[in-house]
Formats: sequence, structure tokens, C-alpha cells
Amino acid sequence: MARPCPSGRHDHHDVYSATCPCRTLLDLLANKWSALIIGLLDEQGALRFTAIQSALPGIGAKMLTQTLRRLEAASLVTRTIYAEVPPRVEYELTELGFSVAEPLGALRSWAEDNVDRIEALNGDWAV
Amino acid sequence: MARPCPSGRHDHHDVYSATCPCRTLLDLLANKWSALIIGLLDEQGALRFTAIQSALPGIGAKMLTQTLRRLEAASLVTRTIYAEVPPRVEYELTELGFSVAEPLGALRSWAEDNVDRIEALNGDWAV
DNA sequence: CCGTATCCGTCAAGATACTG
DNA sequence: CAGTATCTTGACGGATACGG
Repeated sequence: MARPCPSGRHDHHDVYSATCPCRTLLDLLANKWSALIIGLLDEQGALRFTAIQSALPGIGAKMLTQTLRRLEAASLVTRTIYAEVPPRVEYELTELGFSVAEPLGALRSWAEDNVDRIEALNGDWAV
Repeated sequence: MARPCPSGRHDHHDVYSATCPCRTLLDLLANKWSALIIGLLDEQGALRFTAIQSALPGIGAKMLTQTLRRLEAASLVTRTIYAEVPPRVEYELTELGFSVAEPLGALRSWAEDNVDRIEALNGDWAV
């Protein structure tokens, strides 16, 4: 059983509470790379390590491994090793992973759709 | 006019491109504190600096100032100074800010609703 | 090919003290 | 009240080399 959250904003959990485990979960999702990785796996299905890395310019192998491992620990992603030569490892969303891909996708779309408006309002926003 | 994105996944922008300004925007939103601050202002309307800080246990004044300033630069939040004694400063969402509060709220709700399931699947996920 | 292990520089962020 | 200024630390993250 999860630790209950003091505030009781919802039945059991509240991201605004510092001690609530769902805040840790939000931190995992509200992260630069997690949102992109989950979106990628949502759109393209199972992908190999290298495929993910080249689809995400700027991410290093270490950071990618780290993020994938955390997503795997949270049961959002599965990691499947195929005993082949050369070795092949594929990452794929779990059912839970697909369900979080929806709100994350909405956020990505919002960013893509509104960045022009923001630049029009203030060209120097990207500090 | 915004710089176009090379990939052309959407009409003009693509968060998967490292150079696209909408990726910078996503980084601003997909951030531990931004999601909470925007959600708070969405639920409670205009709030003073101290009110926000006490609603977000764990955030320091420096980090709060920094995040609010970036949100203000992106035209998601307004900052209003009232010439009173003692001084009062209120932060409030703009129309743009309210519109992004929806997808962010969906993400927060998802975290609150699914953390139990994740803990049941793997008690050690929060590494 | 798919990582892990290690080293190491940078800068994000906390603590503290101070100002309008 | 609502910050800013300064200092300090340590964790993040890049580079490299190596293992399964």
C-alpha cells in the first residue's frame, strides 16, 4: 500500500505534497527526455537502443540508458533482449506507458502549436 | 517568424529536432516545478510569491523566482506589482497559461491516479 | 551492437545574508 | 513582503575506454 498523502486533495495522492510518491512519479515524467522517449515509442512501436538515440539528437548513451532504466523500473517501458549476433535489444511501451503517452502527447502538441505565438509576443522568451 | 524545423513532421515545428525552439518550450514546461506552479495558479487564480512558495514544499526562493521569471518571459504568467506597504506582488496565468494548464493537469492527474498501480507492480521503482 | 565503468568539468541549486 | 547577491557544494551529464 502506498503511503497516503496528508493533504487529501484527491482520495489518496497529491502531487503538491513533497512526500507523496506521486510527486516522484511526476518528476520522472516531467523531464526533458522522458516525454520525448515515450512519444517516440508511442508513435513508432518497439525500437532498438541506437534507433532511439539517433531519433533524439543531443542525448548521450549514458543519459539514454539512465532514462530508459528508470522508465523500465516504473513499468512504463519493457526491455527485451534477443540472443542474436549481433545482439539486439528492443524497448517498447507497456500498457501503462501507452496510457501516459496521451497526456504527454498533448503537451508536445501544445508546444509545437503555440511556440509561434509566444515568439510573436516576446522574441526574447528563450532565456 | 520562427525558425522552421528541418524534419517537417508537423507543418512547421517538431520537438524531436534539437534546434527547434518548440523543444526549448517543451523543456520549460516538462519541468518539475513549472507543472506544479501552473497547476496551482490554474486552480487558485492570482497568488502572491509567498503563497506559491508555501504551497510548494521544497522549493526555495531562488528557484521559484527563476521559474516564475521564465514563465513570465514565455507569456504564460503575468507579474503584477502593487505599490503598497508592505509590498504585494501577484502572479496570474495568462490566456496562454490557462490553455497549457489543461494538458499539464492531465499529466498531474495521471501521476496521482497511477502511482498505486506502479508501486504494486514494482515496489522499488523510485530509484 | 549494446551497453557499463570511470573520470572529470560544469553549472544548477541550496544556504545564508542582505536590500527596497 | 519580495526578492537579490554571494558563496559553496555536489550531482548531472559529457568523454573515454572497456566488457558481454
